[in-house]
Amino acid sequence: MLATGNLLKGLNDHQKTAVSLGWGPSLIVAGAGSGKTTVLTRRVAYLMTELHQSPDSILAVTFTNKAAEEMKHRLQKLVGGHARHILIGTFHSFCARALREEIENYKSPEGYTWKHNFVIYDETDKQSVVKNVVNRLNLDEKVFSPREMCHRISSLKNDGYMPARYANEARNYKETRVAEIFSAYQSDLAKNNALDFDDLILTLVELLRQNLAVRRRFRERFQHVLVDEFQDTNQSQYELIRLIVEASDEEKQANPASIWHERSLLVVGDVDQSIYSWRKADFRIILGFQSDFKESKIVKLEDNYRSTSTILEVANSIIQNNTERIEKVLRSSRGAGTKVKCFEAQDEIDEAYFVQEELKRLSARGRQLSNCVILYRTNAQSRAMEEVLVRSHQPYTVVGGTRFYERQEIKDVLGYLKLIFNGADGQAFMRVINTPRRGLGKTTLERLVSFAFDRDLTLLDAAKEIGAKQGVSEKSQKALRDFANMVKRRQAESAQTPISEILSGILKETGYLDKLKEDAAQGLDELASGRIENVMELHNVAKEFESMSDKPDLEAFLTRIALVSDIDQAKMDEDCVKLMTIHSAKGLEFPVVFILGLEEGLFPHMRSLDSPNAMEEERRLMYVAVTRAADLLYLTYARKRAAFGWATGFSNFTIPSRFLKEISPQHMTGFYPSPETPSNDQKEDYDPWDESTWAQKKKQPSPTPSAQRPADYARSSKPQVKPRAFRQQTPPQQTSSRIEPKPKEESIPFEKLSVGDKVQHVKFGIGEVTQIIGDKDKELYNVDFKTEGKRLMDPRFAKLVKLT
DNA sequence: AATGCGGTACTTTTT
DNA sequence: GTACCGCATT
Repeated sequence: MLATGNLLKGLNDHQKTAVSLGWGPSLIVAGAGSGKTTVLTRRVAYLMTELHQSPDSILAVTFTNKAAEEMKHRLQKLVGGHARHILIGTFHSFCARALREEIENYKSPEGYTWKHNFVIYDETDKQSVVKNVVNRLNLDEKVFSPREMCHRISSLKNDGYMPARYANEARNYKETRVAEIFSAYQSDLAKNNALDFDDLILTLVELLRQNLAVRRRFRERFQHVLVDEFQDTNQSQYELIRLIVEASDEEKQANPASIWHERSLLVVGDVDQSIYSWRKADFRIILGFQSDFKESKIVKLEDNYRSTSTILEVANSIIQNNTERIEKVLRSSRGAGTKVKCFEAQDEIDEAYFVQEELKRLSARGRQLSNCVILYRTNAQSRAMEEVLVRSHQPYTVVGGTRFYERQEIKDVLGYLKLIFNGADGQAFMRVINTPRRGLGKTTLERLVSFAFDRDLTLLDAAKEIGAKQGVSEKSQKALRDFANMVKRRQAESAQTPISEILSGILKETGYLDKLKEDAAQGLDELASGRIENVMELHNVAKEFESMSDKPDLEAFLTRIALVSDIDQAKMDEDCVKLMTIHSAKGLEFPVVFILGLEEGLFPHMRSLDSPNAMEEERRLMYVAVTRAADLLYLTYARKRAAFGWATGFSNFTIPSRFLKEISPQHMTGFYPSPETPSNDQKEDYDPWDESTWAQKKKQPSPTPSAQRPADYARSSKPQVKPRAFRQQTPPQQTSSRIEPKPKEESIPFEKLSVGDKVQHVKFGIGEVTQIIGDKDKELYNVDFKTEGKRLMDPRFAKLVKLT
């Protein structure tokens, strides 16, 4: 273990103060890159070594699994094996863990109870339950779409509402129905012995509220609570923290003076990095912290050790455009470094080729590719990038995205495990009862469901008891009974069988693997061989879990899988470039950062365009993205983007993101849109291949690109004017295309519109212009159509007729 | 009961 | 444009 000297070594005065705080509540306002994680980890070590607190009295909560891993890792280095006893995790994993032990002490106001072997329902499970409920209540799925209902229920829960409470507050027809759906949904979850993500937090909150004994136990155990990314806390999470940390009334009366004796709360956050308001995170919580905890101390960390001053100034110039923020200075401790490189691509493939070429160059210059990250706003954007990386044999890791555990075959196999773990899980039952086929059809299953519902049985028990009386054929009865018996048998032996063995047992006995092999052999399903690999991979994951975990049972395994989306951490360390959304990158740092898709409607996202608050959140997201970079920052956008045109027939031409225009030109190099000059003028002399043209307006002949874009890659069948794209093999001859006249369609004059104008569209009918995006000749109109909702229209292509 | 076709809805962001 | 869902067909 380290001595104090070492714990405070290399820290600045503010950081030292933060690490060596005494008892009581404290708030650390930590700007991006200010050494927040260092402070947090050293603080934990300080608590142990200097303040002599036991490691298991410490609870550290982070927002993402990655942040938790990082913290564990660093603490391991600081305090060695003792780190194992410190509870570090996300809110959700902490709550899941706690509920495994305590949930049987809980009874909801509605009278629902859960058992310790509850399962955690994901988005799909949730929606399917909601859908069932909506149908059962004879409500129209169109009016009460499962998607929207899930969202509403989630919002309510994050605000701390349970069905009974909401029922009292529902005012109009719709709210009343939502309350009914909410209530039935919650009842179904209880019947299935299942909780959703939001319940994990809320149930523990309610439990701590209603059960003083349990609350006392928690308070005695967790004397030191640390919360990272506090600006992203929502009401129910904050409530949870308060319940653990604040004295109960009885304690206040008993000994008011010693409430904070050998007890501490440390919250760390940065309002400028609040990017989860859609999950009901509320940065006003961090702003109100000092008034909620009157005795709290505050430490500000304003020295940035991560980024070059250029990158910092870029970040600052962007975030300055937000009105809802507290002025804060971030002092740079590094030199100016390199200017930010900006690139205009023809389309998303071109954009990807540019990135790939830069990676190659950086790698040739000795940059570790593991030090590079490619960030984007939406997961869908990874696809183009991946295609190009695969083609150039460039190893990469996608973090998050289409998750391994969401694949059909994985969900199937996990369905068996879940059913074995929790026989009440109706979702799991329905998923696996006929996979692989057992000759059971829709009618049989419908009868089974209603039989189970009437007799208040689990589907599994109903499968054993259902008979001819319910109109089920002899053959179906046998299939159901056999299935139920198999599950029961495996349940009985599950406690003393390793997960990997249960898994291979299922794969064999059910014939699931044989079915896949058969499909693969017959070539019926070209995905089948991949599926086999995935199933095998899951087996490996189970094996690994058995050797790593100190409690390798089904419970721990399934909990982990429900809460940790990344398949393994190991891939993070390999020397390959990483791809992730900006949200996932939060809290991480990389020497080299690429930010893709800086286009209006993509980033900032379309759905933020008509709300100032949402727009400010997008800007904070951009701020987070930029401040991930330590040395080099690349910003790219594409002139057109295929993914943009899915919903409509209109053109995919894009407008550069407003965030690019918020950056002072002096910090940028390459081609970028500037607020002053119309963007078209800048293009002609730009050659992305020549480094010297990173500076604007400098004419150079272009060398042959090394990126060999495969000939078969041509994607657009539409013969557009082909401007010299990054990925093209074509050397200088075609250079001129950049300055060729614009495509004809672009020059068709169109009628200028303003906000409030009524317009007519061939396909969508009458609508009203609610917003104008962009300027000069590059305008987009956000049009609200009565029937179709809001759409982003490009007047150059969409035929909009102004109505008077 | 299983398959295949056609229609619809879909893309924020994560635990 | 595609992926999924529901329906109708065999």
